[in-house]
Amino acid sequence: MEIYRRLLAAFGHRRWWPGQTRDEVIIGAILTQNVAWANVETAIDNLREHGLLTLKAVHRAGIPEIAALIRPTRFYNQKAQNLKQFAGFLFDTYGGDLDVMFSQGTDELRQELLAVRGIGEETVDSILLYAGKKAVFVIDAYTKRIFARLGLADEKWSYRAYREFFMQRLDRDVDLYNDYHAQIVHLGREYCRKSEPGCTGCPLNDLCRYCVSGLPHGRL
DNA sequence: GTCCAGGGCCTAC
DNA sequence: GTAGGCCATGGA
Repeated sequence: MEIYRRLLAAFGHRRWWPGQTRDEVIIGAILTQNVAWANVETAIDNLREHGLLTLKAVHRAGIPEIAALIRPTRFYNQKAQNLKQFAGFLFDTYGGDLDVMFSQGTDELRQELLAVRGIGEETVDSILLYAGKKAVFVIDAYTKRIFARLGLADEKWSYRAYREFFMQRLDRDVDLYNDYHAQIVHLGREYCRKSEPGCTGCPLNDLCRYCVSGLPHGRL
């Protein structure tokens, strides 16, 4: 919590997810896999302009049409298929009704969604937390990198190990999980990139191995 | 030109 | 269970 408090004090509430509707959150969660968010925004704008920013519209549209609009997000052919896979699951299983889907038990729903092609651990947790308001902690590349550099975890840990690390130490609070992950992503983008970390001004600088140990921007 | 960004799937060992 | 290849854009 000390870490979270520092991030909150430095950055303020992040007000995530960047998206208005649950459909948009889910679509964004799939599109953002291994790509810069700026590219996702372009794709989201394209989908909106063509009336395809709802799961219903995605369900009706063809893969080539979707793929053409989401090209900036890399892997666009796979992602177009994945979007349709999710929409197909939603309509086949829950009649296209997210309220019904999210009324299922969190653990069961998580397993169901993981079985959908293209929905992995981070994506399912993002959907559950940010679209479904379920208390699950989202782990991403920034989370692993930052907490490894802080010396509190190891980048080799599995997704599940990281998830348990956080969930065993934090209250089961949806709002906390929501903003903590958002803070981590912001910190990662601004100060903790894979190479050339912008340590100057990082609110965790004095706690971070990467910053204090001389690798490579240490202050000795 | 090089590096990298809010993964996931499949296959091989 | 895990390491490695694949997918394949755009900005710094």
